[in-house]
Amino acid sequence: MDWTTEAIDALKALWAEGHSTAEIGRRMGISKNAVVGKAHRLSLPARPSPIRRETGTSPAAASRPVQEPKPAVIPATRPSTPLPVATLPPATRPIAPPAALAQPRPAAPPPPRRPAPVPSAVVRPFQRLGGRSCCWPIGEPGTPEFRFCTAEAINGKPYCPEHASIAYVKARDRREDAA
DNA sequence: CCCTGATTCGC
DNA sequence: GCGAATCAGG
Repeated sequence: MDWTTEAIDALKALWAEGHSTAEIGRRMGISKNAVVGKAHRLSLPARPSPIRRETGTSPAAASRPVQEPKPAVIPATRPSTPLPVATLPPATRPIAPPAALAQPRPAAPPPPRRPAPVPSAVVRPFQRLGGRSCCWPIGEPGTPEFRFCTAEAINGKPYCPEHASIAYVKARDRREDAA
């Protein structure tokens, strides 16, 4: 693989859009290993990995015959349904809260309904049909002010047009690889 | 067995 | 630096 700046740019773009490594590989005509390898080298933001491969946990593991045995099971650190990174300021260029944010419907802290002893989570369940609201987080999670954009999401996208425009960085127009 | 992504390690 | 091999989880 010839990692030109173009290629790297494309990789970053696709990565930011939340494609799977295999998909990116397919799209770029390279293997997923190449993709993940390069992404790793570029220190691209890792997306939720299915595995928890800790390396060098135990000091006694100085010698690594093949790979680490299977020590203990650490308490899952990564929520299967990634919460919205509400800290991202839609100011400059929040690369994109991609599919990670798109998937879950992270329960909007309900309006000033009533101070019921509700665990402050999952109050408004899913309301997909007919009103897919924008997933763009507003405010600090955990605060009463936290909510999601109420605009209607683009069909097929988790964000309203406004937020989609800042959520998705237009990938460079790569026509050379147009199959 | 399919998928996923991460790390390792020979090159 | 590269990426196949391998690992590991769903």
